[in-house]
Amino acid sequence: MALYFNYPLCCDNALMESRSMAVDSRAIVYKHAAYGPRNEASPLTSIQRCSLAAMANNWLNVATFDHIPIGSEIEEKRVTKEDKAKSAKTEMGEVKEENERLKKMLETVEKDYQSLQLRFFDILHKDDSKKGVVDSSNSHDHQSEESEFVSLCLGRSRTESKKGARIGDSNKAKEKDVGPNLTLGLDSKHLLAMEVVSDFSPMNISEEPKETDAEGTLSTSQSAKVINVNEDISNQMPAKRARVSVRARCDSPTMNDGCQWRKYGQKIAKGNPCPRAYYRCTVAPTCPVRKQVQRCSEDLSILITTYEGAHNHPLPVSATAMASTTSAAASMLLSGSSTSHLSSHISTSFGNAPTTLLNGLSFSDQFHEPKAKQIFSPPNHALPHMFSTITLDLASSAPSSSSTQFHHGLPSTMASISNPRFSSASLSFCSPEHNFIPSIWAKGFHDNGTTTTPIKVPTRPVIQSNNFQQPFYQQCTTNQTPSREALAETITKAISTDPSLRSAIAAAVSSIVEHGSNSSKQEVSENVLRSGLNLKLGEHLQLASPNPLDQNGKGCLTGYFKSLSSKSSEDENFILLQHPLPISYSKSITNQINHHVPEMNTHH
DNA sequence: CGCCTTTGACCTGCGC
DNA sequence: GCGCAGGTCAAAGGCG
Repeated sequence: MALYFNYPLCCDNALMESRSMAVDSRAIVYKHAAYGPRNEASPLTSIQRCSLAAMANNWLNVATFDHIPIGSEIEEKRVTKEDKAKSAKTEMGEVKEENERLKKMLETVEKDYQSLQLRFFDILHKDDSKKGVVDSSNSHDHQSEESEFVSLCLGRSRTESKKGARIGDSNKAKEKDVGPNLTLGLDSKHLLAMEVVSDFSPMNISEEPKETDAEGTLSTSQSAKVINVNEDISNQMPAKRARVSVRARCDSPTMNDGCQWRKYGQKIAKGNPCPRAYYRCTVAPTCPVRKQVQRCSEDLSILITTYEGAHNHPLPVSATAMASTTSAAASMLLSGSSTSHLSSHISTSFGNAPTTLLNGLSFSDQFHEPKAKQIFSPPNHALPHMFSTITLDLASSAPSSSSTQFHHGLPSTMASISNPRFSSASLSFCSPEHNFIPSIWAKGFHDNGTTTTPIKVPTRPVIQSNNFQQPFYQQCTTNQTPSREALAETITKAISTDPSLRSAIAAAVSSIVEHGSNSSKQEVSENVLRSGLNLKLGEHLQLASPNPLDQNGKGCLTGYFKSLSSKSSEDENFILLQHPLPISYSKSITNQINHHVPEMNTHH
């Protein structure tokens, strides 16, 4: 979308600036060259000499008049110098023309930028008005449901919106959100790709050469340029970082997440008698990942682990589950946060279906839902930094009002996202089992000695992400029943354009497929294909292979997403995503999915 | 001996 | 400016 519209401008500004600087510096070089011994094989290119012509011309003239003609040889030299001066003047004219072209181009880009900005605000205003209509209508039509299911407002807390952060409310808000740097929160998305999702972010960042053609024109690679500039800006901007807090039952001091940690501190935090321990990842000496571990004061059997940062090293296999899951969760958090500016309410996405995604992670806005109490407050309420915290609640067995209905009365575990400054949402591992614990974390988790019961895969293959939230929202708001094809098309489009969504889906699919390999491939195949993911993806799958699981037990789905990922950009986060939390499944998923998919088409 | 944990001191940001 | 709270540092000690 037009969210990056500022970057071409920035890019061109930078380009112009660098050009002028280059001219200055080269002029100095040329100046010295004019006084020094003339080197016919000048390392400067013709264009460079052309750029220097204007300034060098004076120097040449001075040199010319200072010369005292002695003999024909000197006269000859003088003639050649005059010729060179003429050619330099000619080149100077060319440079002027080029400058004029660049100026015009800059003006064009500025105009485009302004028009896009206007369109952007128009869209925002429209969304706001639509949101109001839908909210009011929903409040009448689905009052009971509304009390239980609230709109998605990823990344935007009520407090934040209360503070008048609504874009368009005032020019000040505009400036804040889409000011000169035009962050729009989108940089956080890319930041996420570098910080949270990418395990090799340091190697990826700014490694790619910036694409600028020699003429300085906006080439067809503009988009790539935009992304690169975006990365640069992201690097310069204060980082809005994601924290993923995992809440799970665990008797051991820390959760065995596969990584090596070194404890570097311990504190008694206010409001919790249990000390909070600070750990640093020691797999790599430069790894920035840290985690905080603290027991829940209300239930000492619950361990709250908060992860922060992204590993900059390959992870042990045993650590990939947690890493990828937290990455995906953080990805959703930040991407949702970033786009919440655009679509602050996606309450009716997929009709009445809950907004469930990624292994059944279900988002809801705790602040918009009175009944959805925040069952866990992440350790840091007064974070001095720009953190958004998403909490994956793997321990709570309290049936959330927001999830019971959608999960057919099955108890669910809840999670919440909390940061008074930035984001607020809830995340639910919808599990029919109490105390849903990923099997890979079983060590140190289950103290009851019982074997891990098969955990059913989350019920809803509903996928929500930035790009198609709005289309769905719009469809819903216009009271049009989106056809299956429309849904599929929208999803496919979103998947192909949104890396974070791909990551999320890929993580979910990987999880399903990976565990499916342990059981009947046929069964997994059915489950996957019957899930909502095969709306359009199934076509691709069938093209690639009749069986999505014919590749080492791992389906083409992941391959599909990988191909998607590699198609769009090289630095997408998907490739680096490891398999997420392994979640075993049972046949019930098929029924649940089948139960759900029609809902998607019939509701609204 | 090296790695890790412990723990008090220190730093920083925020609210009053 | 001051106090508070969160987060980090680093010396000291424990453990294999």
